[in-house]
Parts: sequence; C-alpha cells; structure tokens
Amino acid sequence: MNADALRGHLDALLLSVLEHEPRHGYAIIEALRDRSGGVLDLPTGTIYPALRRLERAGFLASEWATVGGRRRRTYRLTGAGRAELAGERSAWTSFTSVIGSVLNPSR
Amino acid sequence: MNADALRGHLDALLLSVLEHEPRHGYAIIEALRDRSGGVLDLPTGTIYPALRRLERAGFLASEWATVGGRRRRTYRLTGAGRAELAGERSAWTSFTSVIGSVLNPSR
DNA sequence: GTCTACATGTAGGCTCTCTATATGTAGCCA
DNA sequence: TGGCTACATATAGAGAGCCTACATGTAGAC
Repeated sequence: MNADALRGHLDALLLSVLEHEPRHGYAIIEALRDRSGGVLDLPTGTIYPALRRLERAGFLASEWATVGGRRRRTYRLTGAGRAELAGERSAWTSFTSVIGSVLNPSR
Repeated sequence: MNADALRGHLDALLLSVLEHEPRHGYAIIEALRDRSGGVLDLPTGTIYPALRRLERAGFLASEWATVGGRRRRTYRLTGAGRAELAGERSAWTSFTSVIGSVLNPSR
C-alpha cells in the first residue's frame, strides 16, 4: 500500500473504526489491520498524531484509563464526528466514482 | 474534490488519459474534465510538473510541435508507462477494496 | 535477565498538490 | 488599436499529511 494513496482518507478510516465502540490507539491499529485483512498495518507515528488532530478538530473525545497497569487513552466519536463520518463516506463514494470513470471510461 | 484525496492517484489518471492517444498538457486537463463530468478541473501547476515527473520516471515521452502558431509539448506513453498503468489500475482496485472494507465492513 | 507484546508520544523529513505568477500566440470585437 | 478570452507552457514557494526513527515505560513468559 503506497503511503500517498492513503492521504486524505485516513480520517475516514479512523472515524469508521470508532463508530460503534470507543477504542484506544493501539486497538485502533489492530482493528484496521483486522478489517483490512492485514493490509493496513499503520505505524504509531501515523495513528497517534492523526487521533490528536481529529480530537482537536472536535470529531473525537478522549479519556485516560489504566488497564492491567498500562495507561490507555481511549477515543470515542463526538456528534460532530458522526456527522463527519457520514460526510466522509459520501465523499469516498463520489471519489471512487470519479477516479473510476477516468481510469476505466465506459464507452 | 479535496486536494489530498487525489494524492498518489494523479499518475494513474494521467497515464490513463494518454493510453489510446498522445496529448499535450492543455488537452490532458480538458480530457480529465470531460471524463470526470467536470469534477476534475486540475490547475496547470499540478499537471505540468506531474507530466515532467512521469517523463523523468520513464513512463512518458514528449516532443514539441507547433500547431496554429502555438507551441505544444505532446506526451505519449512508453512501454514502461503501459506497464505502470496496468499496475496502477490493479493497485486502484485493491485500494478501493481495502478502504471500502474498513469504511463499510460487512458483518 | 532478556525478549516480546502492549502502549503512547514527538521531531524531522519527504513528497505531492496547489496558489500565484510569468510569458507568449491567436482570434474576436468594439 | 486596444482589450479580452482561449490556448499553451512553466516555475517558485507554501501547505499538509504520512512515515521513519527514536524515546519511554509496563507486564508477562521463558
């Protein structure tokens, strides 16, 4: 998976993974790996800054917890985050449609 | 269309538009606009550097022509460019599949 | 006591796309 | 003649985001 290809789509992935349950960073990385069949194995240097960016934007909220002696910062979707996710899903659909129509024009 | 979303996919678009006929930069911009139904209206500052980059990479070759008193640099796909296009198409398919499976998991 | 898994974080680099600007021709219209 | 629009190419610099590399620490297995 080329790094640039992901650009601009990571936010949607993160919001999507947090849609039904809050998760901490490490668990998010695992969830992305699972859902993608092992293809998406994103480095911490990508995930953690992105989560902070999304929180700063108001799409996520976080709180600290300690589980088994380890500190976790657990993120959950805010209302704005849910709206953003809906927008991202719709943007993804039209994006694939547009690129697809250029890449494989039907005529 | 968000600028970041395009990242890493522009090369595929350019190669695709040049697949069946050589074109010069200005005509490539028009072709992209047409094929995308007007959504993709890319600035010259995006297209021209990208074309040079693809030529430097060996995927395109160019030659100058003068038509109606105006100078054009016409680009065509090289053999390596055709191979690259095939790879990009396949990468696009798996990319959409992966992102799609994360965004809308079936379970 | 060492190794792996779990867990979070930052600094700096790299690359690509966009904005803004520059230059020039051809044709239309007033 | 002068101005406007379409045609045509090009570059400098900005901005943004993802990655690499590094730093730090706990828990449990062997």
